[in-house]
Amino acid sequence: MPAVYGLIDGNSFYCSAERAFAPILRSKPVVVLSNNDGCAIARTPEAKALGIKMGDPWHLVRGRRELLGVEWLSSNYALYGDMSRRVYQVLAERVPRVEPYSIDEMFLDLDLPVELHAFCAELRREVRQVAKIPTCVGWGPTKTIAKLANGIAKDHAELGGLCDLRDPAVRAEWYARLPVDEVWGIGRRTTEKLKAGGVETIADFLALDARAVRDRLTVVGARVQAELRGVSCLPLQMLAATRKGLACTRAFSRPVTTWQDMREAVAAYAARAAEKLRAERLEACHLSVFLHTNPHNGDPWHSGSRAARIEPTSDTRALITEAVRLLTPLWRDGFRYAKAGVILNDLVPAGEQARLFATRSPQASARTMAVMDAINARHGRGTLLVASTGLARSWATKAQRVSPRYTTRLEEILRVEAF
DNA sequence: TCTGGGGTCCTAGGACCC
DNA sequence: TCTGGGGTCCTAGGACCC
Repeated sequence: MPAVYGLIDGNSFYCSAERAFAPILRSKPVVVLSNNDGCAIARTPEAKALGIKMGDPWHLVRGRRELLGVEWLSSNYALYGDMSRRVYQVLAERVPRVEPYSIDEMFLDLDLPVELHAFCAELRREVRQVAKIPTCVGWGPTKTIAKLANGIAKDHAELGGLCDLRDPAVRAEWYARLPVDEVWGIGRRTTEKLKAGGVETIADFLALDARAVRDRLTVVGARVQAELRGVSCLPLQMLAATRKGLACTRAFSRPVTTWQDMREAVAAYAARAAEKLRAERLEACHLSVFLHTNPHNGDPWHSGSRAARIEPTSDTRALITEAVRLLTPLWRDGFRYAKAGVILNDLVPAGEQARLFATRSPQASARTMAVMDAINARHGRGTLLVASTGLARSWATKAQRVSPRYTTRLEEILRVEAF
């Protein structure tokens, strides 16, 4: 276990990634919207200052007069993924152990024989210069403390983007000031429980008896408390764990009211999920589907889900067949469906499962899928489709303002600037 | 018109087994 | 006397995260 954990994260990451390629955005408030251009999921400080909250439904707030000058963009995950890898590369060259935690956050082993304040300041400069992403860095004896320190650095501009919480006395001061819900792992529900017990600050939470915390908040709460005390419970995980499941779920751009549209949508989600599966050389042994109407607008509510164990596969046709089979009994005429999805679980490495009773030839399937993936990789996703996914796609999600595909040129651009 | 998508971990309870 | 006990697998649901 490292004696010092660091957490570096990109400020307003999606917005910063957009700004890296569109200098005109640098002087304006910017928001990036979720799929379907639904709600705000990233905001620059200027946009936050105008009162735009995380998760604000954009169609409800965009009309406000003070927001007319706000630039909004549909999300472009391919771009953000590339920017994230670039940040990782910069860090990995300077820090021996880096754990990517999310698209915009990486844990660092900062157990290094250097003066950490100067070292982290230099890390920020280099990430900013090479990857064009502004960041903050926090560090301390555990991951939970590093995460807290990072949040403090973000909220207190006077700290210059850096916060060191190694010193217990310094920690104690912040603990007494900060509400308990600032802690990583303490969410809305737990905060409610704690408040009911008179706990307001992190210091209050730390003062609780460890056994009582374990009883009321399970091992999860107990671990958070130990971490805040400086007892490390969460190791640095350099190797990305093999994923447990994978999903493709979407809200429709308009209500789906016909079985044909629903079947095509779910077939398309199954096809997308199959692509993800093959890209990671995995097969799924369990598939579930769900659908539901809109919970927000007063439409009559109906929801359903169904799951089944399947023969391990990543074949688009097999997964579509199974998804549609499970979907069929869930469908009810007369409802306005808002969302559906396909979820794959029990993922195993491709080809490793014994197929004593296999009903189709894995080799033939793999060949067909490889051809399909190669054509789609070369000519763009969706060039070659399975017919049941529908060609009209009237239910497809909305993304009105996606930034251009900078990423195909990204490596060149960055290489030039790195020199 | 219009309110995201994709993950992880933990716990409880039922079925089944010896 | 004692009206089991413990293991595994599965599923659903809760809570949290970005």
